Amino acid sequence: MRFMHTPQLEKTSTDAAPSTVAKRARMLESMREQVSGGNGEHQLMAEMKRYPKDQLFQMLDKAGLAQIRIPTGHLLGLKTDIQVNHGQLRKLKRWLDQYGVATESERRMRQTTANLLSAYEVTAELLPFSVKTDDDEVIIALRPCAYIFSLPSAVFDYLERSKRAKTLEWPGPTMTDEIWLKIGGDHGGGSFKMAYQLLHKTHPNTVANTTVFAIFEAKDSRDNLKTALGRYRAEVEALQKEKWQGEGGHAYNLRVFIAGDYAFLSTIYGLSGASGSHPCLWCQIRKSEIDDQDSQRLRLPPRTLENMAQDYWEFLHEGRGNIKHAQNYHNIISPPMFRVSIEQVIVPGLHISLGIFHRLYTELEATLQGLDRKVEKYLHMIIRDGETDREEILDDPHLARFQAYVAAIDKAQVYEEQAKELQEEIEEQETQLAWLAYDNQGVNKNMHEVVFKEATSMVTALINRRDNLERKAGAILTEASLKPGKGPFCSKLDPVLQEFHVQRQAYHGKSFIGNHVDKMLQDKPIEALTGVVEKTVTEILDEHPTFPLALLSAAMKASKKYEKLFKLFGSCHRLYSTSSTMGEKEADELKSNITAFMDTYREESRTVSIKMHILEHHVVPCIRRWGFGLGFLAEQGIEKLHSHFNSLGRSTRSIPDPVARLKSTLNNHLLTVSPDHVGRVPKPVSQKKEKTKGQ
DNA sequence: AAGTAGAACTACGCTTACGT
DNA sequence: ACGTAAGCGTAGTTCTACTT
Repeated sequence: MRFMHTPQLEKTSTDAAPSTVAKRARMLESMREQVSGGNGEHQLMAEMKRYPKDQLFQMLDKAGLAQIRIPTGHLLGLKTDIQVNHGQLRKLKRWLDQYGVATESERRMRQTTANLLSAYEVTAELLPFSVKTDDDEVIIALRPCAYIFSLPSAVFDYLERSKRAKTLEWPGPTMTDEIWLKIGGDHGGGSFKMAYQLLHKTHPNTVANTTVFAIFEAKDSRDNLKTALGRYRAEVEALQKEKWQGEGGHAYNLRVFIAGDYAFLSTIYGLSGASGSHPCLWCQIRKSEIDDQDSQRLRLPPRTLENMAQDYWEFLHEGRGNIKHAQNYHNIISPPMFRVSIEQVIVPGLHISLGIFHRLYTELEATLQGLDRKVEKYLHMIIRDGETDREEILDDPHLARFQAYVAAIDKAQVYEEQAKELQEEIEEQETQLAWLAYDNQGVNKNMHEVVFKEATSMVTALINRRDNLERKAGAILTEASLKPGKGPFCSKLDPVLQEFHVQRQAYHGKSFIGNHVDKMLQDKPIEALTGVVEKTVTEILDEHPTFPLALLSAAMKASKKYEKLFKLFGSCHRLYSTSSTMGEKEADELKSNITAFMDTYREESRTVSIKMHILEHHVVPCIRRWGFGLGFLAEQGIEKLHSHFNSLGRSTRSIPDPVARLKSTLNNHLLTVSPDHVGRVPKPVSQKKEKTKGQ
């Protein structure tokens, strides 16, 4: 039992001076210490719990004790992930403040930013780039370029931070003693971006693991790349000689890979382009050898940095640097921008898939267009000859597309009739002319010549008129004839694409994007795409049994052929696009799949594109050499950057100075990809699509 | 067509608030 | 009274929407 002193109160705590209230608090504190037996904190918690929750929160609020504290650095994570700028964040902070959510200050956020980006030294300036004006003129203009000053220090910082964050991995047996770094570039969304990816990650190709180290707002032409990337030549060379101290002091060598689309790779290595006489970056094959399989040499000499340097030297000294002579020097017209061995240049698997799929698809389209034309010709014939009822044709859902054309046949027929009549007259006149020439042999020679000339010019005039009429008829028919892709066969393709949510791009020759090619190369979409041809042709033939059967067989043949080609290519695509390791067994399987596809493709003896050559000769060796699928090594990760930068650009849109704007955009990007990036916004939980089974 | 108000941006300095 | 952190204001600039 103890006695305690309790003062006689004169003022309540509400009215008393703060110092008095503080004194009373100290008194209670010491008492609590005693009562709790030395564990005041625990005791206070119990006391607080006696209050109703609402009241307790109200009290804490009044006391200025925030209920929620966002850990330092995490608001920055939010800022970079949802892409807002400091101004917008001020508003958010003020708003959060109302609800007692305490966050780090703007100042501290800026400090953290500076700390996270300390190794990068981001510079931005105007550089002279060649750009195209609206009138397609090439001019030199100053455009913003933002870049990291030192690539090696950025890479090593990334490695160190990853090591600390314990996110480094060694996914394959071929990379045990080395650090693999992929460097790639791509143009898109109005700017060219150059980025590196550390391959020792669970998902090396994600945007979060892709660090852009140079970005400029111009096309990726040879001179532009030289302007912007010239500074990295020595740095990439230095990088390959460096060693990095990993966990436990183990020293790793750095191996650099180069990735990008084929145009980029050609430019980087000084190749004159994909349409040159020696278009391949990995070997010295001639274009004629690609087209004509039989003339191909048994062993294609591979390109090396050495023979490319030799080619370039000869191009300069013997060829006098004249691009017209490039073909004599294996099309090497410029020194490589990075001294990275050719075998470390990764075959652009994504673009090969895009290119070959696009080619197969447009070929299918062209075949169907041919069928459409045949149907049109056939309709023309039977209508003109009155063999069929117009209404019957226009009632058919497939043939109704020819409505305008059928109408035009009538109009054209008027002119055709007139031309026919003229034709008869012409024939008559010509006979008379012959008689004239024969008959008047004895008469006055001059007189005869005048008459003959007159008759001749009359016939010529008639012929002209007839030709005019025929031309008019032809023009009317051509005008009304179906536009490419609108015929009964061709028009069926787009709905199939839509069914699988695949869209073709409005520009770039209506090409496809990677995900969509992936989707379309599955068995089901392929069958849907080619099956639609058979369906259409049988439906037409059911309604109109008089249609020539040749149409049926041609359509069926095309359908079967493309189903086979698509499926064969799909099996190749799926194999080489994998992002996991690939052993000899998988490589062998891929090899035989590619051979099967190419053999089938060659059956029709069409020209073989450079992309097909690369597929045939360089995909498998590249996979064997490094032990991974192209999904791991190749360029798809770089492609994803553009949309990321688009959304990043939104928050810096209103920075007036384009240079400062680009710099800020790059900084924001570097923040999002920093291995120390905390407080991320979680990925949305993907909604499982409700399966309608059992209904 | 020209002019104008207002909003937006970053980076940095200045004022205020708070704790000791 | 002092030091530090937080948060606000502003320079200098451009863009947009609206008015004259």
